[in-house]
Amino acid sequence: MKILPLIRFFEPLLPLEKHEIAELEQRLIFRKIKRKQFLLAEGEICKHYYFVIQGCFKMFKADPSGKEHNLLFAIENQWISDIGSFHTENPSQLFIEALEEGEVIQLAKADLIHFYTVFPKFNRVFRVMIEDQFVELQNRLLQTFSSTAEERYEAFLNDHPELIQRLPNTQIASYIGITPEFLSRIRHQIASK
Amino acid sequence: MKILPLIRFFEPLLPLEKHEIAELEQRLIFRKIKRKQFLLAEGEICKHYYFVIQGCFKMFKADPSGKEHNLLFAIENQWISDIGSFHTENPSQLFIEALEEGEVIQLAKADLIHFYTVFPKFNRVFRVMIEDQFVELQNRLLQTFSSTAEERYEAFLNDHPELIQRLPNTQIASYIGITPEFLSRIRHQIASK
DNA sequence: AAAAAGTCTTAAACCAGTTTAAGAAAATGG
DNA sequence: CCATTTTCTTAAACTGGTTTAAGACTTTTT
Repeated sequence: MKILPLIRFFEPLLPLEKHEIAELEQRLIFRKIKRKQFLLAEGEICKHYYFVIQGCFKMFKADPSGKEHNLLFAIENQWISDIGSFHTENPSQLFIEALEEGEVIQLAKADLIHFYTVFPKFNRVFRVMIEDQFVELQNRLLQTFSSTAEERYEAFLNDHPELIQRLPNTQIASYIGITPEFLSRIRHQIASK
Repeated sequence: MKILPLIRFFEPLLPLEKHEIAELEQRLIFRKIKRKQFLLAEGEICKHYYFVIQGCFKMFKADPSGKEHNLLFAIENQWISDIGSFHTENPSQLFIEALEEGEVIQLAKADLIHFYTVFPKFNRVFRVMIEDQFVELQNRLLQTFSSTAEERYEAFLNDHPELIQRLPNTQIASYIGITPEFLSRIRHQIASK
């Protein structure tokens, strides 16, 4: 019953009955993912939501000069997807890549729509997920306008303590919008206080 | 029948029948708004979506030092609201202020939920609105990470031609995340090419 | 176990954007 | 229509963050 973590994720918002769980189990797909494997690449239409059973993933954009800019990390019991591409069915500008070996549950759009109609409560769960990510994005944009890199780094440490042992600093630097060299300087400054 | 612009807005996604229009008309509230009047202030819970009939509005955050950072503009036939605060019912960190004299239609949360249940198609319209704004926010964040101020200014001119005659440059500078002085220098540089 | 790839740090030179200040022009309010 | 507020610009000094380069260390791959 590998679906258990997902049932537990839904539980607080949406307790599921046995036949609903059976239906979920039937339609979802499990995938083992290797380090550096991509779940989505630029130019593709994002056709799935991914729920992380095990592992750590990043979603990023590669700019014309090849630099990567991280938008989102996802670890166990979190969802990751290019929501824009998924819903509009336009080609994505983003990549989703595994930073560690892991396992995900894949939910295709047709199945999500099926669940929307059969279990209307699903609508709410996914709307709340979009709203939460929306608020997070908005706060990050405001933060990049109004805070220094040091403040953004300390906010990251505060907001994502579970990620700091797990991610290399290069990935954190890319997430807060600075170079790894400058992050190194910031860490030195903080340490010598 | 002052509600006409709103009917026209819904038309392509959601053609409404007479009794539905009558119901809308009954529940919506019209408000005349003066220049510099606030529709939302920091600390308040955002209780409405606003549809602009006439005028120009900005949503911004005031940082601790008092500087303003613009997140969104809305003109005729566009919606404006702090989506995060509206849905979570947490106090907003944002202000919504009129840049010109104007008029809006106010839609309260209770009425939105009423419309969701009575006309289920409303769900989709508002979900698409959130998704569109989500994508726009994501692109802006990526742009601030990967582009220069000059590129961001030129993207703004390109993406919002209807706003450039209407907004003072100070407001545009705040939207793209730079000082008015630096925008002035950029404009000089562009002109002398 | 060796080779290869990725990570972290330091430091100097550099640059994009800010700050401060100040004056002229334009728009708004009473 | 006069007074006030807002807007726009220029310019010099400054600063937060980048770039380039290089060396030591760690992790991953074979």
